[in-house]
Amino acid sequence: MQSLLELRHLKTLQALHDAGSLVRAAQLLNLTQSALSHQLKVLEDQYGAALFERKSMPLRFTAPGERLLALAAQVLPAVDAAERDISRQVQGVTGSLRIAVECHTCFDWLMPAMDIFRPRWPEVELDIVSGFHADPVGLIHQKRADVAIVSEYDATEAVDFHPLFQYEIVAIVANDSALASRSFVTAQDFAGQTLISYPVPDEMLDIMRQVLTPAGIKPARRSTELTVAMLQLVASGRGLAALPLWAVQNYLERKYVSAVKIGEQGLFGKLYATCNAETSQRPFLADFVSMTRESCFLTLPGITLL
Amino acid sequence: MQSLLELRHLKTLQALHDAGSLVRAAQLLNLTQSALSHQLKVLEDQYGAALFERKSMPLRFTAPGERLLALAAQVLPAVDAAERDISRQVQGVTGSLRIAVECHTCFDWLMPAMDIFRPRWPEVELDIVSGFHADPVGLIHQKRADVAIVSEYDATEAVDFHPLFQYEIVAIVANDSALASRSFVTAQDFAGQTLISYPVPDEMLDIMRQVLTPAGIKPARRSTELTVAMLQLVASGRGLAALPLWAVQNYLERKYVSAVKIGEQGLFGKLYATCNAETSQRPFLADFVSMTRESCFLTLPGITLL
DNA sequence: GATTAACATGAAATGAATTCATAGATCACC
DNA sequence: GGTGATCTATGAATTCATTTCATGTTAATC
Repeated sequence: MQSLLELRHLKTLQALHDAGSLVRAAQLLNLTQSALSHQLKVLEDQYGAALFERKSMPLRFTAPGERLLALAAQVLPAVDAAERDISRQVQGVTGSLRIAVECHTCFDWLMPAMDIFRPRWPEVELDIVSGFHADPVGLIHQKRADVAIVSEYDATEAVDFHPLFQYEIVAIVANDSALASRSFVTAQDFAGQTLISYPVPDEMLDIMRQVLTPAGIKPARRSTELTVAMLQLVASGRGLAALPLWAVQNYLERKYVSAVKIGEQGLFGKLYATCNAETSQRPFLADFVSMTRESCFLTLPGITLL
Repeated sequence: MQSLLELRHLKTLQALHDAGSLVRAAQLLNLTQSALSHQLKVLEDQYGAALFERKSMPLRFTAPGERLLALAAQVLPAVDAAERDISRQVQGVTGSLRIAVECHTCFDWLMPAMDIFRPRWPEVELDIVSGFHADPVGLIHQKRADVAIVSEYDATEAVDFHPLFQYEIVAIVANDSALASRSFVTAQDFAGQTLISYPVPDEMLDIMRQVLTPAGIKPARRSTELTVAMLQLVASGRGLAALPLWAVQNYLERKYVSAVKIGEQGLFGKLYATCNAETSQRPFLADFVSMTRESCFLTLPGITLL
């Protein structure tokens, strides 16, 4: 009759709370839904009570569930903090995390992630390498950045890749556009149109790299730095855009513009954090990566962890 | 590279700290010394640092070891408290714990144990059933007590037995006695002597029940309630006593009296907590038993958990 | 009523923790 | 300087628990 509660269970409970469903919690924890279901069953047997209501959306916890959740909220950060302290004691953490970014929308999730990171590793100098660089990996080699957020996995590069997440890129069209009612658009649909985009080179846009350039289509480009401005242009019929679904979800719900899948399978953008081998070793790098994945998964709608 | 630290590890570390050695910690946790050794090795590999110094008496922890210990001290009581709260939420804990005792020395460890218990289960009425009763189990059946501390396991009784611990009972003799230098004494050595004991019936004294009565020896008895008084009588040559080793350790170290093993194998007293099936179910009963075992193991020198 | 999404469940497989058996190390005591 | 006692480490075997896989069930949606 002794307690078989482990930190694992508390992590599961907290993930369930944060993620809102077993399926999503399982993704967060890199486990299967089945594993979590079994885990919770064991706990519920142990305490002789249900921990949460299965069929309620949003998820609701019972009193014992809430109590364990409170325990998790108290214990897990303490465990985290202790492990960071030990990293410091053992390795003496010093260093910097200068992040190079190649995509504009990245800022939307990078800022919150950095805000979480800062208090966790106060001794690490945290920075964004400003400006948009055609070759962020080059910045790492030049020691001008410690990490780069990139959208292509390239095994030939002499750097480590840490997968972050994947998101769908959708075509944004005016509500009254002929394309708005299509189930998906193809490269041909972009021919003769104006592509509204961020002011970056072709090869840094997934829509160009993955779809239009391979099809030999080179639409006119019009660019702006602000996502809202792009949507405004689309809404007023000046062209069409291709943006991460998570970045425009709000506007879609308000029916400001319409989104259409790109290609029959959809178009997906992937993000990786790259750094050199030395940086990979540092405990704060692993923490940065896992923390970013987690915070993105919880805040960006519709993304999938890689 | 994700954390594999579990509550189990924290419990081990804390037990190691409390018990002072792997061997003793293992007894506390109902595991083998080997299990703990493996556990700690895994942790040390994970953090890349030793957690404690192996060959130091008293045990010394390294900085990372201390940090984990601090974490354990923060986390484990919180987990405990949460699980008690859940017991309350699920079962609605009410009840009483009236403890019947048949041995005098029991008070020495029962009081501290009760002091630990009280704040953990404030809603449980805690009491000692006063007076010494020839048949403590009878008190349970009469519902005048909830638990009895007894020294014999009797499978024929319709009650549950929860093993507590075992201790050696030694013969206490005057320093200048002829017996003082013997490696052990036998029943014959008691013949013609005065046995100094607590004022209880023969069958409640282990020395009578297990050694003298079977050998047909019935020495003169002289009794007192106080252990010190017994020792004073022995020291002044009025007879000899048989007492738990842990109860007289202090006096032996000061060479006030001498102790001799009883029989070639030594004489051992065992203690059990008995209660009826209903009481066994209550969460606070299990807690009382495990907490008592732990506190006794840590404070009484030379005892073994059953 | 078909389809999708979420959770449950039993059996198989995987993986990890524990024990067993034993060796090395240290300490105390003749 | 053995000799025994006590403690810890370690590799292999075992046992045990967790996870996955495959599938079933249910509820919600169009």
